[in-house]
Amino acid sequence: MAEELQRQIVSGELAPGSPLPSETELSQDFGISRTSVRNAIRELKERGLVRSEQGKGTFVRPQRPRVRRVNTSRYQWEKDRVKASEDERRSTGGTERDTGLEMKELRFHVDYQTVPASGELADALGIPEDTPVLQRTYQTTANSEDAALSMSRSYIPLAIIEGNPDLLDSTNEPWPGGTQHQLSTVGVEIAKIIDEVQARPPLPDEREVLKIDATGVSVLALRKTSIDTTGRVVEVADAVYAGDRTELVYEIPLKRWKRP
Amino acid sequence: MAEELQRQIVSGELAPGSPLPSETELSQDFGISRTSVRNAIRELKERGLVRSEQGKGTFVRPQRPRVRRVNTSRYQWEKDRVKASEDERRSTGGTERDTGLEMKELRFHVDYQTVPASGELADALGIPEDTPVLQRTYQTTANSEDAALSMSRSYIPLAIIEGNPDLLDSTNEPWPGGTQHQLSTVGVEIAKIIDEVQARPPLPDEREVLKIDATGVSVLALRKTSIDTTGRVVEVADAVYAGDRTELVYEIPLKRWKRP
DNA sequence: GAGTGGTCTAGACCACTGT
DNA sequence: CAGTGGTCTAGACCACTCC
Repeated sequence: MAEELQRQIVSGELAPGSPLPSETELSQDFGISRTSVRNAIRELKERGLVRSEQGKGTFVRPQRPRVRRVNTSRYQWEKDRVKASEDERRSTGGTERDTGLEMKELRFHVDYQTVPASGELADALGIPEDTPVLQRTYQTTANSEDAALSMSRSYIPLAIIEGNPDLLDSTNEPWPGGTQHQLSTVGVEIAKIIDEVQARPPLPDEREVLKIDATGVSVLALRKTSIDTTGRVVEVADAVYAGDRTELVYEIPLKRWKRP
Repeated sequence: MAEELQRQIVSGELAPGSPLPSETELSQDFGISRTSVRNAIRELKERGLVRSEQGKGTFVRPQRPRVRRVNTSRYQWEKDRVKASEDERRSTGGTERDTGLEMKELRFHVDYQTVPASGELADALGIPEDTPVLQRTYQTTANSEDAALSMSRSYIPLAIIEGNPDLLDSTNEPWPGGTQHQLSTVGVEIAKIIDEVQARPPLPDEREVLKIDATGVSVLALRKTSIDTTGRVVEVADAVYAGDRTELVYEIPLKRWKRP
């Protein structure tokens, strides 16, 4: 039954967004038990083809287009923007650049906390365990959708930024110019960023915030490590994106061969 | 029941690799039906915690360490190697570099075919639809494991490489020095590589080859587009990695600010 | 209240594994 | 052969949605 329904979905016989027949109907049509119908539907969910809502029905999942995040040029763009005027910086942020949405169409949720660095994090930041770090938690949501575009958590050793109290105040968010500008106010210039990309099943809270309703859909987990011009790690950020709505892009220029 | 077993697994009470009690035992111990036991076990599979084998039992999944693929330096390394001696090129390949395994510990499976470019592929290559392209399918497997490390398919317009008949002969694989060296024999120098990374549920054949036994585990799908010094797309390659055993890494250097 | 999907039980047979 | 997980049936009750 899963095969047959999959055929109808990919061929377009069952349009995106349209409901499947109810489970009792399907069990009669195909002459199988409801348990088997549910197993088949579960397979379709795992393949990301359908979505069920209790009390309403099961629907063909419309494929939302993937947001392309071209991180190579994005990071350089963020750096270049540090030197722009405040007006210019205030007018647009990184997410708008990726999604093509305007700033007023986006909602941000921010939370600042000072916490001691756990072992793994301390390792990544190259600092002793339990050193205080500023932990900033972000959620970005498009007003037109109820699903968050991303969840991320950034960690910066407190020692690096305590010179500027504005950086410890979450009411200054969204900060015009982003993290690279924030760090520039305490004299930090980022020289290199390392992205580590993993795919894994979502945690329960990630599933909820990113509205990942289909089992089988993973998240893209990105750890971004920012290194300044002295080789010191100044920020570690963990971001999570819905795997079915995100594409990460990296452009890698190669050194030219010497001409003969 | 899923919660209780998860607790035992993460706490280490149930050691990695050890078997769970059988489904009938569990249903008696917890006083629930076997169907419910199976539902709970399915949840654990989705979270990647256990693996079932028919006729044998259900086991706590040992977490295999992730292979780090640092693509930024990998691509440059491959390019530099083109200029190395054949002996040197013959001695080691890219996969060995990533995994730390030696060449004799790896098995390759290669298949060459000439096919007309489909619409999407023709777009990506910037050529008219149905232009003939060389399609090369690779599977790399470590001898010590039965799961393939990666599956990939590379497409090169035939017109670019037909000048060197050796490039059309799959018995020359594994080619010492890899694709960048192959292309160099027909005068092509790669100037830029674009990686596009997605996470998605595995297709049935990918699930089998990569031995992705846990539902809920996605694959990392990488499209690599190679562009030569004239701005022409010379190769498009689609690679698929097991999401739970792979980490993709990109190092992005940023341009320095001008000194005052 | 009628209809939906979510959860559950009790029991059957099959395919596969090991001894 | 006994024991395992994989598949299946038939039926029950619950939580939720919508009219």
